[in-house]
Amino acid sequence: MSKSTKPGSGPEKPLATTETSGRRRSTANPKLTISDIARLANVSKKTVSRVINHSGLVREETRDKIMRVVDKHGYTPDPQARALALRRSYLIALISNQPNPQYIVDIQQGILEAMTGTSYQLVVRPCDRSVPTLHDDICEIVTHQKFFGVILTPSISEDDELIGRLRQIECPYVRIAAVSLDTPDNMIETHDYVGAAEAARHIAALGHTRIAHIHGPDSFLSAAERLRGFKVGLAEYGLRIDPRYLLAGGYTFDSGMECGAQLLALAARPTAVFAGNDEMAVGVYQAARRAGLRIPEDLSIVGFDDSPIATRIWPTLTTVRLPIVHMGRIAAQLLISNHDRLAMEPPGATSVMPSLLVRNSTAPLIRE
Amino acid sequence: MSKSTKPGSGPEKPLATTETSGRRRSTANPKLTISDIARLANVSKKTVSRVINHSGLVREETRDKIMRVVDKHGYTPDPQARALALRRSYLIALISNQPNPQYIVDIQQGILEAMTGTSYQLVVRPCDRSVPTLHDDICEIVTHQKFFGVILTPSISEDDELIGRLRQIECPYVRIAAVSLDTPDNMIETHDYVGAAEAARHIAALGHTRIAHIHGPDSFLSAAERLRGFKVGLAEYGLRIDPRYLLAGGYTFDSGMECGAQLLALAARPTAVFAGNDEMAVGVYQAARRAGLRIPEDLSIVGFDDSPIATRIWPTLTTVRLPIVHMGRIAAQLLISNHDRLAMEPPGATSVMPSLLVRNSTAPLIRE
DNA sequence: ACCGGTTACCATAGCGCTATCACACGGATT
DNA sequence: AATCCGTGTGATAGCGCTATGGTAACCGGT
Repeated sequence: MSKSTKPGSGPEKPLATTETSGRRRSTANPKLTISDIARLANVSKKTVSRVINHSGLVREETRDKIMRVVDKHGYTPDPQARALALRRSYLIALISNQPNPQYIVDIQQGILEAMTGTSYQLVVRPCDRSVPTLHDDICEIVTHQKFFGVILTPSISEDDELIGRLRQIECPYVRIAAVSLDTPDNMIETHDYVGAAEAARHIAALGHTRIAHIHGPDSFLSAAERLRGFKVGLAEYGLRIDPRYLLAGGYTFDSGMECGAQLLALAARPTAVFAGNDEMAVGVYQAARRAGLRIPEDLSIVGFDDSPIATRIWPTLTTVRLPIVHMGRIAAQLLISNHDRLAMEPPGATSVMPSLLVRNSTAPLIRE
Repeated sequence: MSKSTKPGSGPEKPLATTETSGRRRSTANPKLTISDIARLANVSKKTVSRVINHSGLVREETRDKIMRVVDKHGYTPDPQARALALRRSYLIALISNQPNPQYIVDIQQGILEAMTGTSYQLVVRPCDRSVPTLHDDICEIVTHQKFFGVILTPSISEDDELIGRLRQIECPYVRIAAVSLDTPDNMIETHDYVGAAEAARHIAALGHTRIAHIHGPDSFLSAAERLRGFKVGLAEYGLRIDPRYLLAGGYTFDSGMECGAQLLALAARPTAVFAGNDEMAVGVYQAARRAGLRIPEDLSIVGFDDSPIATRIWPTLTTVRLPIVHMGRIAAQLLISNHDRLAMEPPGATSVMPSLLVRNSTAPLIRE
């Protein structure tokens, strides 16, 4: 082990490192504390505390006097000291098992947008639902780090057992999911079925009748919701999915490719495919290419997510977009405003709507 | 101890919310503090502190006795209390202006892997270099949140002025960049030029001579490094880039498409293009399609990054991969071990090598 | 005058940890 | 012996904030 290099002098010379060798930050601009502000404003610390926490019970005159001192010195309370006293940190955790990198980046961006100007910080905690101790691990870290709250994305957001545990430890949370599973205060509802229905109408309106759907895995509620919406949309045109045209994928490129190949090998192959997400849709592109079919002339394809690839690939993919950045923003607003009503305006709505983006992968059915 | 929940009678009834309405976490498993451990082990708090911080100066016998109590109750020190006393939090910030979502997700994953089992938390801080107050903002948050350290990715990692400021406020940092710009302890070097040289050799070995390169923006050091490496690789085959074949892109799909179109419109069009990243490479795909050229028969293309799209698109893209997850992991190890030598093994190496992945977008030159 | 009831504020005790300093103790040096 | 170490340990004072409980000042109503 790397022993301390210079010979000891003071009492208590650490053998290893930490005890006294802790680097000390040079306090260039000597950070003011609440006591300094109190002294400068001729009031007690508690009164300053009341003012910066908007607790009321302070005369306007006193408040103004304190605020002037606070603003003058640009004072902001120390997050750690506050966390210690409140037994609650200003960290918001994003707990997520989303496989889509763009989703992650967008949701983080949205959360951060809502946080700008606050002293909240965003901590990321990806997770793996196959870990048996996951619930315990999450609860452990939430209580130990005293997270202010957590934001959950699909599919971990759909885990009611985990939610039960979070309630038990009184951890505020916001879940993002395709349907409402909770009180509005705890939910962002994405209404995936609306987007899927829109996709169905678009395909049906183009004249297709042999329409296939590759849905996602059961572990994602969105898979079932997109299927449901798709059926609803088709029904409006008096159509339904032939059971042979309904396949289960895994939200992955490979599964899309396999299901696509399977569909295109059918004697009466479908002329349009709605894939549960863009990854699978692009898999179908690949299957179509191998089968020598042109998109959209021979096969129309619709995806879901509006991943970056949707506009990179040719033909560009008709798909459904969710306002993910916005979802992140309102999730954070919900979390913060719900607990700390004076600190932030609550978001207007807790449900968002997907929208269909028609591009070049869909075309009217050509009667043969 | 916590006052029992008797009905509000105390003086000081809050007008608004916060003062007394703060939800109190039910201490299901009454968290032990260092004092409890000290009492149970019949030693002072300080001695317990010494043991859990590996500060030495404790007899082995005493240490074992304390560790037995600690393990028995699963005690872990409170992060906020420790942060307050140490004037340093256990938060590591990822400061990044990377446009590639996969990069972000991977680097986060790597950092988190290194952090598992520690009490460090990862805080994300995307940034925008066009914000004029960026340096001040970063310094402000680093000092105010007392970040343990920061990890910087390209291109913000290449900002020497920012680094100077970080040194000034004594904020530990690790930079990830294409070339060494700092001491090894502060750098992860990605040697982009090695990957680019490899790409050049691959293209040259296929017999191409009319070889183009679309490089990235000057604000990314990787752009210059990839160009440099590419030239070096070509030189080994006695080749060089015709100035007309050297274009400046912006690391975006659109810029790749435009530069691609420009190249393919030349009388003597290039037969191979090395794009500075995959996004631009896919843009060149688009340009080739519009020009009616087949890949790889008429045009070979090589990218850089190995983005998800590289394997989704057809033909799959020959590209250069960087071990981004691994980079994140060693960045975190470097940061933690450098400051806290007993807590983590330092990473073996602080430089990583890119590798060429030959796929289907490159083929031997067909003599016409 | 008195009086409970409110409002505005203060003094101070924590929150859970680390750092400072003191002290006791054995062994080596005067 | 007397003195000096260096080593192991404990009491205690912070770190910067919030919460508790109290005390003045002020209120209208007797």
